[in-house]
Amino acid sequence: MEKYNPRQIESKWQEVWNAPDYYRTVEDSSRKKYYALEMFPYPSGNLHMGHVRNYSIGDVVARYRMMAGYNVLHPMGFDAFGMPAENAAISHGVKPGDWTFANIKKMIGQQKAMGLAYDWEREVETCREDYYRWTQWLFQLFYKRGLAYKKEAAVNWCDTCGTVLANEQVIDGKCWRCDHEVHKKNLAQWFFKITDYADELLKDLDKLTGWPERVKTMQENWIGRSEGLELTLDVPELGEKVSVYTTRPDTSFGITFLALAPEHPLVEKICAVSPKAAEIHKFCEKVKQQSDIERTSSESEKEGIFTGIYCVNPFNGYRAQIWVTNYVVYEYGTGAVMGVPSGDQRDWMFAKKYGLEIILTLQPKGTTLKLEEMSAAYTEKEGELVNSGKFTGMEFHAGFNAIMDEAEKLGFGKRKVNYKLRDWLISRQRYWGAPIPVIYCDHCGEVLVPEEDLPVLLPDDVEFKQGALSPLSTSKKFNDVKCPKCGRKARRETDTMDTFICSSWYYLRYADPHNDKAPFSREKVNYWNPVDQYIGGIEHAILHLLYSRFFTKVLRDAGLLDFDEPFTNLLTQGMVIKDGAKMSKSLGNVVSPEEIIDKYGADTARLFILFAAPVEKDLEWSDKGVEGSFRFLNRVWRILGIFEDAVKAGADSYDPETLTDEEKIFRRAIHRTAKKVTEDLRDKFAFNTAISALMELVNAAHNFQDKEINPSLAREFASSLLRMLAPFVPHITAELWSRFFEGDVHKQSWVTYDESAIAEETVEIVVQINGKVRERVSVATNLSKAELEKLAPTLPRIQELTAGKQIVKIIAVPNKLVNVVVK
RNA sequence: GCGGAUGUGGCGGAACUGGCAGACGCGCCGGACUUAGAAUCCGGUGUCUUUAGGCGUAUGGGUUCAAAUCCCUUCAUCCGCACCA
Repeated sequence: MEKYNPRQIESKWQEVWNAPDYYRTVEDSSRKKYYALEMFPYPSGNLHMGHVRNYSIGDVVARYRMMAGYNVLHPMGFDAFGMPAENAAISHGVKPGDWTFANIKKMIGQQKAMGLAYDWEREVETCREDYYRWTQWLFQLFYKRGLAYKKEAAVNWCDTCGTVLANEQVIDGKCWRCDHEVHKKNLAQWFFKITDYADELLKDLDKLTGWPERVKTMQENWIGRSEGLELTLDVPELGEKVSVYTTRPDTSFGITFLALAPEHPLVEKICAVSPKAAEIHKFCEKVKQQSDIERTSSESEKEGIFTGIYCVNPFNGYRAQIWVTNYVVYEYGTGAVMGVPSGDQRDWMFAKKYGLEIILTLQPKGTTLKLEEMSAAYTEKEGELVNSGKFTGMEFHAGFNAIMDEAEKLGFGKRKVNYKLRDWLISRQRYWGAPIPVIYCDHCGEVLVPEEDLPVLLPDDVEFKQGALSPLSTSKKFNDVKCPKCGRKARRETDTMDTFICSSWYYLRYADPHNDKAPFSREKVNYWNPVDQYIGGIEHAILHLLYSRFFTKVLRDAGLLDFDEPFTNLLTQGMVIKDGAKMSKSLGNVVSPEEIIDKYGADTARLFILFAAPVEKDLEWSDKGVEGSFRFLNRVWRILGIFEDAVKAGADSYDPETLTDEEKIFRRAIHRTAKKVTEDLRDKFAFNTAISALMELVNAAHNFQDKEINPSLAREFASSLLRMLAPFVPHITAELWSRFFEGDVHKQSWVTYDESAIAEETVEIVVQINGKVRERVSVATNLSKAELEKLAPTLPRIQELTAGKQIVKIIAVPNKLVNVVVK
């Protein structure tokens, strides 16, 4: 056989797979479906190693399931709206659409060069009219369900770029493009009411048994549910009330001050009457000017200013000083916090710094805490209450509840659940996104664009200027609009939607990608979805994965689909690193997939990336390792070349009893490998060990390179090996299969194995003395415990070593070992 | 600071439910083929003393006939959260 020539055979087979119906997927209720999905990429124009890893994993999963008899949906598409296209427009004058479609074309070429088994007829591109029409339709669905609303909010603003930034584009408080600090600016913005689903999003994490614990913990922390008490205090001098939220109602009798965020409305009311108004304003301005990181870092020094005004603790009448501080977050709770220095470390430090009173309310049972001896707050949630009126002496839990009961009974408090999760800000002052389908009319107010007028198309008479706010506002065509209700002149919303909305439902569209009556049909989406196996990077642990869960629940409530969670199983793959660091242009450690595929072929690239590390761990790139994988494929090619005549002469079924002893051992290896590879693929995503098992099998075959081999055994070997390798290295296996067998390896059924072919008649047992291996014996498989115990002391070597010693006991584990314990 | 994960040869990594540590690959060493090299093939490769054994899974301890695996201590690295009241 000629030399292994990946370039030639890969392009040959890619052409075969490119036929429109080759990977076409059709609903079939008689078969079990399997939906394998990799997170679709942003079309940057270039595949990187992270993509290669992601798609290689997904392709193995999909191809394995196809061979195992499932009706597999394995689609690909592009998350095609977003800033880079607009930047290209600003700096090079190219139209964002032209830039994007050119990139998509290039990336599809690269994906096809990897030999991935996608049903390309289902491809979606979120920037196309037939897709974003439904993104807009879904926005309106949310709106009609009261889940989309507009309000003024403080958003991230970058002065240098003169534009709003998404949260995800603020990295460590700085703009991702120009590296300048971001600050807050108030603007009227659209939000999705994800907080309505906070509780279900949290609770249903329990249903996600196929998700990594890590991701679930991150979502749990992000949602940040807490239970506590909202307490209202009087501010007699102003005739006002102020509410605080606490998770430690048991410490309520220890309030000695009240801390306000500078943004809190009460600050202005105080300034209206306070002689210290100027000073307070100055302090507030100073704090507001600080960046988010400065303000929210727990390391920052706690500062505050006393307003001169007091509020009253309703439990005990204590007159607590009202302070404006830099450490209270306005957006969380009520933006005001009760200061209990004895029970909270921040309050303790604040009180110490400004000489505020400290009242002890809780101490460990049986001890008496003395304030003058304490160097920190007592924050444990156990002990007994002190200085707490009629609650004094109660144990923590009892006091905790009794105090909340009392507050509710007397009407100055209420039990409350709080979340850290905020509503999702979806407006973007950008061009390259789905326009928000809303019209503003002076008479009718906010009006939805009628459904029959969707999509609201992106106009092309737009000016792209750096720093210009909402490019859509520069389009004449776009803004010339009449109110759909009253017909009077109106104006359009000029913001577009966050691209995370587009990606929150694409996995549903794949089920029914060409539907022009609805985003998808209920039948199709209920057949294919939820996704059985979702694969992507950990960086989406919260954003995309949380948003998609939210979308699924809303669409379920709207009757569009019948399941609760979008992704049954989630695999978060590790990064591809080189020289211990993430590949990046600035570090100069980027390995280009194109070069690797060019030099060794896609099969080698896929094999290496799957073999070098377990899927969920980071993978250190190694050029030498790639060569090793290439070498292995050459070995496969060569050994099958040696067996060629035998394989062709062999029969598909034969009597294994006719084999020589050596051949029987080899046959056992084939079946053992089939079992191992099947388990690794089906249950564990342990591709690295599956591949190593296949390497062992090929090594075992080398025993026969210079001798005769039973042709039928050679045939069994070739058939099993090629089918097992097919999901990993699709081209070389397709080629070799076509030379030796009928049909297409990728349409064959997965290998089966014969447990009886794996079973051995004898097994080697380790004999230990006091836990140290001293002898090995070959015994009949499944020899009983009792027999083994009897056998061990009779072995000459054991007798020799135990001579003169007393055997205390013997422990036997069938098929494993015997341990003789002596004194 | 809080929470989580990880720690095994020169390197990437194996090891089911506690039962032979180091599979497989890389690298390295030796051999075959060759005028020579490349490629390929064969063998070796934790470590220390060499009949045989001692020591070894970050550290120190514990449980057990038996520990990489279970429990506790310390250390290191990585990740997430980070004034959330």
